[in-house]
Amino acid sequence: MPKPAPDASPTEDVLSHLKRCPKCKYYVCAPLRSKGKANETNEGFHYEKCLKNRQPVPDSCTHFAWRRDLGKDHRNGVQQAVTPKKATAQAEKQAAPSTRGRRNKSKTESKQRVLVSTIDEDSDNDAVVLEGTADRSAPAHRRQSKKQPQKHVAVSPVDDTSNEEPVVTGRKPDHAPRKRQTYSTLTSPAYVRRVDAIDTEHRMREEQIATRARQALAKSHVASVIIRWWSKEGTEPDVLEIEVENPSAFHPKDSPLLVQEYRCDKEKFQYYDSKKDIWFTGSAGTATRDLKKLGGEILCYRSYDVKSGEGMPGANKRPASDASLGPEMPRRPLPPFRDSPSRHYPLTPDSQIRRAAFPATSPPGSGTSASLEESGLDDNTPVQTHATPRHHQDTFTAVNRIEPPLPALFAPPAPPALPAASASASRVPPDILNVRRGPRSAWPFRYVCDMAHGFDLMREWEAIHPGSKPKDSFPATLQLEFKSSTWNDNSRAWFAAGDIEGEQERWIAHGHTHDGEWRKFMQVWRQTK
DNA sequence: TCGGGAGAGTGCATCGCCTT
DNA sequence: AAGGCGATGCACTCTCCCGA
Repeated sequence: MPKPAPDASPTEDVLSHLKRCPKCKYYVCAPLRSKGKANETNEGFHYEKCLKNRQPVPDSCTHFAWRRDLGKDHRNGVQQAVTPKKATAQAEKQAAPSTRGRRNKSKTESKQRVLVSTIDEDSDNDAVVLEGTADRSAPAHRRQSKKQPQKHVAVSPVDDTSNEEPVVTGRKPDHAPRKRQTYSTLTSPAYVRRVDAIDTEHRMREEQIATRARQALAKSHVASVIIRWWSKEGTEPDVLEIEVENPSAFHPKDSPLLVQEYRCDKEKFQYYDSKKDIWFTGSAGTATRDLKKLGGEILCYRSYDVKSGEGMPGANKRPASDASLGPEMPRRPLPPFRDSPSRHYPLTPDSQIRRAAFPATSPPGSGTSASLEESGLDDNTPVQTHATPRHHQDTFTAVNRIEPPLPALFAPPAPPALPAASASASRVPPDILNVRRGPRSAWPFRYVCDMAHGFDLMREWEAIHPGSKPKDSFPATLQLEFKSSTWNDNSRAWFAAGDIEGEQERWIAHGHTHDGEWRKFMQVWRQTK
């Protein structure tokens, strides 16, 4: 058995029991039995293909070789391997002959039933399959299993030189005809964990590729934008035409010309939102704007100390001073944990959202969150006072919040490896462990902003632990005991608020103030039982 | 061999008691 | 009175047994 290369990936590691490909030094599949479709004289003989044979991918390996050394397959001559399932059943019968079936059998056992290699002689398809474990207890898998084929880790050898059997890797339904399984191997829990890890690694790699592709696509759209900038009081604006590489996430500090002329990377400025007829104050740290949503309008900017000028829109408005924001609206530093889009947790159909007495705030204009110059709203209307990372992020990475994302879509960019649960606990930022607790218990926390922090930590944790549930991520991230009913009450309220764009951010913006207490949030958003 | 029935596991929602 | 939390019920899925 060839040993994997020193730099072998986990995928190669798990394939290390296979023979090396003489052509590309990767691995060849387990011997497949020819049904003699292309040449009847080959029926019963075995052949092998390189696992990198993924035609029509250009760099795939075309290695194909007959395994004459294995001789012709006389059906009864091939070792009839005991399948893992059968072996498990036999072991159970031996261990507990009085029990019938799997009455008290744990699901962990069924997880260990991993079909390593299957040759399907009853259908037209031969398949070499490394079937990852399917945790049938997980609802996501349950729902998925009937709608789409189970995702497989490996390897669909297709050979264009022989035109032998086509290959499929789809999972057979439970009641499909029994397959004769050969080359099968009883698998250990360590093997199962390895296959799980490979599956996760594969999925994350695919997601990274997709993310890079989306980013490259977004960056490839260079747009020409006209900007009017009032740099001196009472004068005409400078009119500039600049090239914007990523119109989905435009910020003046990204333009060298604007930086040179107006120092917008260091100094505050203001920009005009034509829809709201409001001048927003911006800086290098404020959010980008999606020029696509602005419909190609001429952008109006002004230096921070300029309040009027020729042709300036909304010139009758007076800017609000920072002092007017007051202590109730702290500009606290932005926590880094909410970089990823929020997960949407749909409620059950009969769940009725108890709406707030006041209307929910509209999302900040064009992805901005700078301070308002003048809201023009009544006193009951909350004011968006600080930027959230959700709005800071490049818009090409934003996701429609109504669309339920896949659990692993928001994994960190390049996780070095799958961290163990204990290791994850050590990753918990200490600040979440030291937040003000609620008046009656450790969780929920006292303030909405801390609760939001916790929810996002859990989401991050679940992203790198696919298939995990709140009962797993809750103690892992918050280091608190998970109480299902408490979690249910509070999380439902939080996610119900998430259905209203900007509502969560509005509560978070209250910070550690009286208005930002979770108790008050729950009074508004507690879901009816 | 196939399909229905039943047991078991899991998650979610709700009720109601207990604590603060 | 408000809120936390245990107990319970329900829905769903999977697996196995057993009879046709």
